[in-house]
Amino acid sequence: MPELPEVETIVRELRQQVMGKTIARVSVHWERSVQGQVDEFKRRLAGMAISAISRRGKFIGFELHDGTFFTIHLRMTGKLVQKLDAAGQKHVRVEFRFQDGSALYFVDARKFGRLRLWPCQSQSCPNLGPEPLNPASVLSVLFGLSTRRPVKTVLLDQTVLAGVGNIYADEALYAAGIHPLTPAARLSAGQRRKLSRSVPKVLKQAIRRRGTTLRDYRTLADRSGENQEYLQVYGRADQPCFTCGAPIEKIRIAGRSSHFCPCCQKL
DNA sequence: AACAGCACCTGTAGGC
DNA sequence: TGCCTACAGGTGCTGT
Repeated sequence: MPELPEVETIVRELRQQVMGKTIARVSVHWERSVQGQVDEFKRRLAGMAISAISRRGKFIGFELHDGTFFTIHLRMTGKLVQKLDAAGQKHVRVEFRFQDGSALYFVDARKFGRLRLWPCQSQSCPNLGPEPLNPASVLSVLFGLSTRRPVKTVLLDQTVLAGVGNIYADEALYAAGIHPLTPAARLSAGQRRKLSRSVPKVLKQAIRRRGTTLRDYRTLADRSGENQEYLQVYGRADQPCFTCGAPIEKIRIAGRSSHFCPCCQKL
């Protein structure tokens, strides 16, 4: 479900809502949602105040007062909510109770999401590429690419850039006029420059609109995003391209649905 | 190295 | 209503 803009939106709300609160107790209702030892996870968090909340790629990071650091990755259907409705009730996997009586629930229908304790923040989330919000850093990554893998697959590779997912990969490629199957090594210098600008642009616009809600995604405040109103290609198979009117095509690349305009994004 | 395929899970939508 | 299939915003593993 959530890609970088959705996670960033959630992190901003978490900072307002749970920063500084002290975790009284953690209950784990689905053990596999926690990677590693569940008992240790619960023990290390209990009694600790949350001192910082961060984002790295699609990971949400929580730093506790004693330096303990843990992350939440929402994967496809993970959500953080402060109140449980009937649907939420059914899928609560982990429950944080705070000393002030409030709560934070990790709700996850498909059970793909993961919570994980790390030795410290600097040793967390290894193998992630740079953040894709700055054109200069994206440009240096793109100029370093010599693989023949399709550029769409490369954008989804979290070790290349951290946080780009299926929606924004398609949107950024459309904005740059690049066919998703183009081998990364064959991108021209001009294409690399265009893509280095479109990736951050598409992500930042989506952050401003609090993310894209297609089905499940809701912010912590249980609002939907607004970016779905502005998608150019994702989810628009067979509909006319807003630029040239040609029907948007949908193909499968590395197992993921991929949308593009056959006229504006030639191979 | 790179890729396909599948595993992990559940819910929903569409065809019949 | 029910049954079946396909599909879903992510990642990680295995085998070729």
